[in-house]
Amino acid sequence: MENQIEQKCRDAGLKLTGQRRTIAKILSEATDHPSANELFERCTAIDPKISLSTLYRTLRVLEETQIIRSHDFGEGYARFEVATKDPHDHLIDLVSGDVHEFNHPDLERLKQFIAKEFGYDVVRHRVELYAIPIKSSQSKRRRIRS
Amino acid sequence: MENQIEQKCRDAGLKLTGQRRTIAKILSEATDHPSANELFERCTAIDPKISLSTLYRTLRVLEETQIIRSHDFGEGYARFEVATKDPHDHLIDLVSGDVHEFNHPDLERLKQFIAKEFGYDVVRHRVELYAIPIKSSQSKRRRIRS
DNA sequence: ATTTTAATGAGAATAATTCGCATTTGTGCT
DNA sequence: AGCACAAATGCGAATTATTCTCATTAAAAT
Repeated sequence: MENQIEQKCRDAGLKLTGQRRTIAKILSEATDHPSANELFERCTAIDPKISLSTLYRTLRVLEETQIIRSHDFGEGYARFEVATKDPHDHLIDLVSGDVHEFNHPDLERLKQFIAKEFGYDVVRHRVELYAIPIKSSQSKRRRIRS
Repeated sequence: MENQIEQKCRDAGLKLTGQRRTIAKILSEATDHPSANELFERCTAIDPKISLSTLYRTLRVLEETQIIRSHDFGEGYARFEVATKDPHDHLIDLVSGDVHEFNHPDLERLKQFIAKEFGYDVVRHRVELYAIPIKSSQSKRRRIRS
């Protein structure tokens, strides 16, 4: 059985080349937000003769067809993720580099409200929280009594 | 009388060269969010022999000393502004390119709340609204009866 | 005025991404 | 199965914002 991305490529009228299958597989198996370089490493582990040009070209095509999304976390390069879920925002762990996803309805409302004040409609937005783990105590989610 | 930036350079122990004075002047007079290239054009109009290296180096130093701030609005290059006011967020007009600044207390509260849910403290954030002017009617601010 | 030390200019270097083009490969049709 | 053609690939060169190197110059301190 083929993955979501392959099906979507078909729907979008894209040729299913071996390279694309490899890239699609890597992307759909990723649980993180890999950069082009990280993707390239994972790809060459499967198909050592895939080229970086092809990877970049494919990433672009997949983004144009809304199959994936790219993000810029200010590192000087992009990170990618499959666009399965609804759009969401990101919290970047400054210590580990981990990326957490969230979607808060208040935030959606608030951004529209703010834009309206200026006489605008929001087309898209970018919300990123750069944060460090709370050290003093446990997080709210897993609190233990001290 | 010298501008804010020159004073701050002094305080930071930076030499006040002619080039720095020029760059400081341009920056303090800017009401927009100029890119390095735009700044370079404005600088060379005053001092044609200033070099791009110097501009970039100075921008970096000024940012390191918190005298200016740089932003990445996803255009592939940075934009700069004097760090006089409190930190704020930006609404980017997708039609004209204009940048509006805002600061909403609810947003500040909300971001801390969201981070806490994950067990984090927010160190810094990035909130950008990319928007288009409301076409159908006037903006809330300047409504006229139709 | 002299010394010290940081800043400048010019161009080379970097790094992520894109492009040009000759070659290859899916895909649809017969 | 075999063909034709558009689309995709791979290689290396090009692009672009920014940084670096290093010899020269200028500000600041003595």
